[in-house]
Amino acid sequence: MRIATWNVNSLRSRIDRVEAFLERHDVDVLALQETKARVDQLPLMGLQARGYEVAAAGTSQWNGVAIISRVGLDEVEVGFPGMPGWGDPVEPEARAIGAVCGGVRVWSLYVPNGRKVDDPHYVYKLDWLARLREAAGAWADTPTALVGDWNIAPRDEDVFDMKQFATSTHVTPRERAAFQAFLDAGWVDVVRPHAPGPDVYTYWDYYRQRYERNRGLRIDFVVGSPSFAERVSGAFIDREERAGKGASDHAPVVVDVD
DNA sequence: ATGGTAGAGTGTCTA
Repeated sequence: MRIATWNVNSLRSRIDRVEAFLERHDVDVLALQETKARVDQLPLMGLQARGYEVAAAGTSQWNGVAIISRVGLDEVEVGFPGMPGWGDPVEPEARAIGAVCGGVRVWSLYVPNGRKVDDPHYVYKLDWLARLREAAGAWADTPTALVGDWNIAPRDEDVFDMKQFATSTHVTPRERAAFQAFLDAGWVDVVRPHAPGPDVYTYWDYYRQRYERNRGLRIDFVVGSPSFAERVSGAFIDREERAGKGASDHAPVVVDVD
């Protein structure tokens, strides 16, 4: 079974690329972030014609998550138990969706960006991650993958230039500790062993031709429970998908599970 | 400090 995650930055504007990606890599389950579409706006026809089911949550403009699967889409949950909101009643629904696909529980996650270190959204991000880790304790003994845009670059090697991030979010000790807490609890970054680098970036800002100059970040991850991780036979980052006109600013990450 | 690009949708907001 092949599982992928992709911050697509608008599903409607990139549906042709999504369908081509699914076919090109023979993907069974695709977790999407930043879909920027209400459920009633989803472009479903081409996906359904290819045999996929879709579960989604989100608004027309911000955030939004979805799971596309052709190996079953069961026990769909919008939001995880204890997930904090941000005042807007829609917000909790736009950052996490889970489902059982082919016997594996997949969570498509869009971790809060944090904006600035002195912004309330930064505290919200840390709180959100702490609550996710608490909830993840209940899933750790089953084959589970926490996939998506974590908005954290856990190591210096995941950043094109640490000096440029001296005062930025995504690399602060508290964010990195929040990510490390999952690893300490037995969760596994299942992609890194199969992507030896140095090209491990998954995101390149649209500004300043960052992709063309390969000045990116690694912030998209597949984090597996132990029983998921031991079944992973391969993984790669589809950096070519970031190339050319009409690309998302993130590349898809693909994992094979036996 | 600011700006640069892209996507939502026409006002800016978010990343």
